[in-house]
Amino acid sequence: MKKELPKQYNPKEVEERLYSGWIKDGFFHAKRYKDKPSYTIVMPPPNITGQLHMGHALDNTLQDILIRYKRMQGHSTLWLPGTDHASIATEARIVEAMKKEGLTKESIGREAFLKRAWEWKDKYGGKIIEQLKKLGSSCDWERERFTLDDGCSKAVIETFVNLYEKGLIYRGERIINWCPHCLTSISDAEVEYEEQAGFFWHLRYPFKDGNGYLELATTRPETLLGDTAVAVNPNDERYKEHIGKMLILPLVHREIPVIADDYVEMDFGTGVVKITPAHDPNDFEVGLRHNLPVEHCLTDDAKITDNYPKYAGLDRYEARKAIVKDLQAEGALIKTEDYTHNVGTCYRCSVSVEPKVSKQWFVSMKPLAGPAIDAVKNGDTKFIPERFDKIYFHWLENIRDWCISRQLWWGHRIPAWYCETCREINVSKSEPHKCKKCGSENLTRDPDTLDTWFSSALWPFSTLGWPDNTEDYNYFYPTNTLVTGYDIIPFWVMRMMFSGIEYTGQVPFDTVLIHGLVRDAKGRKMSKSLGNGIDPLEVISKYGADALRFALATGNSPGNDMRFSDEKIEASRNFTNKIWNASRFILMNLDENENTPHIPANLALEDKWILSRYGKVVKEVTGSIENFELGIALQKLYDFIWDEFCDWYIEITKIRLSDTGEKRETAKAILVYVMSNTLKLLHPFMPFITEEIWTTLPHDGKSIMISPWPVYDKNLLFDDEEDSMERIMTAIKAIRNRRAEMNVPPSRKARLFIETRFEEDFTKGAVFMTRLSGASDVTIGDGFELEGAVSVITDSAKIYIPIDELIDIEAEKTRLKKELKATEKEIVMLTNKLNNEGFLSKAPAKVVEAGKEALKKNILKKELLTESLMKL
RNA sequence: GGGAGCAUAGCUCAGCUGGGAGAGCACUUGCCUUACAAGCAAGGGGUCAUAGGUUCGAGCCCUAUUGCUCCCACCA
Repeated sequence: MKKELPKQYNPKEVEERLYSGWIKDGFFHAKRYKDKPSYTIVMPPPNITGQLHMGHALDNTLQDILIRYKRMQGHSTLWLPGTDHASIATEARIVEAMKKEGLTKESIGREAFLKRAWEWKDKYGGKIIEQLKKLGSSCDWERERFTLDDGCSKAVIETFVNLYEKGLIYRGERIINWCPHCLTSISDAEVEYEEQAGFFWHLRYPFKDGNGYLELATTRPETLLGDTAVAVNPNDERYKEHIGKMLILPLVHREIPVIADDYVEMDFGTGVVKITPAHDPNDFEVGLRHNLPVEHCLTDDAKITDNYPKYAGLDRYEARKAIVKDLQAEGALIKTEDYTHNVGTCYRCSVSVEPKVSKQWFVSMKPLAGPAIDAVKNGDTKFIPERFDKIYFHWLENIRDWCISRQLWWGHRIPAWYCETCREINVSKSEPHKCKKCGSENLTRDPDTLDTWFSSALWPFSTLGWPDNTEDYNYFYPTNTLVTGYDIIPFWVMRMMFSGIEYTGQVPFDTVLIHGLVRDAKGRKMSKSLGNGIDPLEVISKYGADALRFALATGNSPGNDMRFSDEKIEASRNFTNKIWNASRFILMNLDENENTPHIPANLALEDKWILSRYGKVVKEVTGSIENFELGIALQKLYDFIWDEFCDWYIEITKIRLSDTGEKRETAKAILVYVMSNTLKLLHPFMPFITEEIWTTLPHDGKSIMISPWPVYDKNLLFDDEEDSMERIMTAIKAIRNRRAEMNVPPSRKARLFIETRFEEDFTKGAVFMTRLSGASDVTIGDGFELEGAVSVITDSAKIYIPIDELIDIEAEKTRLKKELKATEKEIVMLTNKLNNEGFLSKAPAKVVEAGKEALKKNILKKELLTESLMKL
C-alpha cells in the first residue's frame, strides 16, 4: 500500500495517538544500561495547586528538548517528574474550601484536616501532570514523585535529624517574617518588597525630668506600644548629653531609656529612632545589644494585644489611626509628612509581613554556604548564562539563617518531641517513647511543619532513593542539567546546591540552564490579576503542541525574558505546515515498497550540494545544542528546511521526478534521506509531527524518538559542488531579479545564452535552470551575437536573455554602468584591505584568503560588465 | 545605596570565542508554477543608543554618558 498523509495536519489526533503509543512502548522509561552514559534531569516539581502556565510550558519544553536529544544520542536518559506539596498554597486552598462549609482547621483537628488535604491532593494534584503530557513531555512517569511521599519524607527526616545532630539546625527565639494572613513564619526569600506610599509621623517623646523632649519620626506609630527604648548615634553631638536619660513613652506613659547605638544614622530624619524589639528586625538587634525587654504589642493576626486594653483587638491599620488621633490629642504629634518606603509583603498572599519575635527552627547557613560557593567558583556546577552566578554568590555571601518551621499542618512535621517534665528537646527519626534526658514518657511533638523548600532542596537525590543506597541513586546521581527560571535561584537552586554537597558529598547537577520569564505581547508579566495570561493548553488545542514548543524555543536566548504573541505562534504553525507539505510532496512521488533511507551511487550536482549542506547542519545543530544554544539550533534547522531544502532542492528535483529511471530513483532517494534525517534533528524540538512523518516515510526502526541521532559525516561534504551550486544559484537569482525588474510575467518564457568559464557547472545546472528561472532553454557557448538582449552578469557568468519587445538600450546602459560602479567600489575597498600590511600580517590566513577570493570575483565581474557595455 | 540586564530594519527579537549586519511579522511589486496562498518569486527599509578608546579590523572588547527594566539592601 502506498502511504499517504492527510491533506491537513491534525495535531490533536496525532498528538494523542502518538503520546499514548510512546507510553505503551515504554520509551520514556529510563533503564540503567551499564555500558551507556547516564543523562538525568529532575523536573522542577510544579505545585499541586498549579495550573500549567507559559512558564511551565517553556521550562518543560527546554527540558524535553535536552532529554530527547540525549536519548537519541544513546544515553540512559532519565527525566524525573513530580509535584510539590506546596504547604502554604495548598493549606490556604483547603482552609478556604472549609470556610464555605463553616469549618476551621481548629474545629476539625489536625488529623481530619490532613485527611481532607490528601483527598484534595488526590483529586486535583494530578491535573498539572496531565497538562504536562499534552506538551509532549517525555518524562519517566513510572518514577513520578511527590515531595510528601514516603521516600521524600524519609529523606527529609534523615536530613533534619542529621543536621540537628551536627548542630546545623537549632531552635531559637529570633525575629522572623510573619504573615498575618497565612498565619505562619516565612523565610527571607519569601518576602517581596514593594514600594508603598505612606506617612512619616513626627513624634515628641518627653523626658521624664520634664525638661524638654526628643523628636523622632516613624512610619508605624502603632508599634509605639512596644517601644522599649529610643536610640541615638553615640557620636551625635546633639544628643550626647541625653544618653542614659529616661523618656516617657506617649500614650502608654512607660519609662524608656535613651540608648546609643551605631545603627542610628545621624543625618537621617532627626537622628533619633524609637526601638521596638518585638516588631522590627533592626530594633531586635539593637535590643539584643542593649538587653532591652521585648514587648509584644501585636497578635499573630496583627491585632493589638490585650496588654493595651484601649486598642486591644484593633487591626494594625485601625490601631494606627486611633493611635495617631490620640497622639495628636496628647500633643505628642508634631507633624505628618508624605513618605514612600519599601514594605515587605508575603510572596503568596501579598499581605504586609509583620516582623515578629518568635521561637522557630533555623538552619545555620554560614557553614553550608561556603562549600556551595566554592562549587560554582571552581566549576563543578556552572550557570548558563554565566552571569547568574553573581546572583547566586550574592545570596550565599549575605545569607542569614534559614527559618524552616512553619505554623502549618500540611507538610513534613518536625521530628522533635518536647519533654513536658524537663523541657528537653528530643529530635529523632522515629517517635521516642521516653525523654532521653529524664526518662519521662510525657512527650509532646512539635506541632509545626517544615518549609516546603526544605523538601524541594533534597529533590535531586530524595527522588532517586537517597538516603538508601539504591541502584537509581548510584546510577543517575548526580544529575546533569537543571532547567529553571532565574526567579527561583534563591529559593531552590541555591538550597539544592548546599544540600546536595552536604548530604551526598557531590554537587546535585553540573549545569544550571537559566531561562527568563514569558511575557505577553506588550512585554508585561503574565498574571492572574491582569488577566493577560495566555493559556498554553488553549494554544495547544488551536495550533498543536509542536507549534507551541517551536514558539517557545525559538528566537530567545538563555536567561532573557521573551514575549509570546499571536504572530509568533502563527509563524510557528506555518512552519509545521511547511514541513507537513514538503513531506506530502515526497510521499506523493514514492512508489510502493520503497527502500529505507540510503544514498545511491550516481549523484547529481544538486544531490551532493544538499547532502553537503545537510552534513553541515548536523554539525552545527549538534554543536549548538551541546552549548545549550537551543534557539540557535532551531533557527538553523528552520533555515535549512525552509530555504535550502524546500525552496531550492525540492524545486530542483521536480524535473527529475517527472522523468523515469535512475534519475528519478536518485532524486527520490536523496529526498527521503535528507528529509528523514533532518526530521531526526528536529525531533527533540517538535516531537509529534516529526514522528508522524518519519514513520510514514520509508524508515528503519519503530520510532524516531529512539532512532540514533545523526552523526556528522565528512564523506558527505562536497565543497566543490557547493561552490558550483553557489554559482548557479547566484545566476538564477540574478535572472529572476532582472525579470522582475522588467516586469516579465512568469508565463513569458525566454531563452538563456550563457558565457562562462565554469562551463561544466553550468552544463549540469542547465537541467534545472530552465525551470527555476523561467527559461525555455539554455545555450552555453561563446561569442554570442545577439541584438537587443538583456544581459545579466554575475561573478561567474554573463547571461543574455533575448526579449526583443522589452529591450531599451539606454536603460540597459545605465543599469550596467550603475552595477559597474558598485563593483569598482567593492574592488577599491578590497584592494585597500589587501594592501594593508597590518591586515596581511595579523589577520588569520582564512580571512585573508576570503578577501582575495572576493577580490577575484569582483574583478571578473568587472571584466564581464565592461565587455557588455562595450557591445552596447 | 549595591548589583545585573537591555538599547540592532516600522514591530518583536537573533547575532556563539572581534573579520564589513540577519530572521519572523508588517510593507511594496508580480504570481492560483499540479507540496504548501498558513504559499512562491523579487524588492524597499539599519551612521547596530551617544562620545571616546584598544585593534590591521568593533554590533561584539574597554571607559564615560543617556534612557528603560529587573534583583538585592535595616536608613526608622
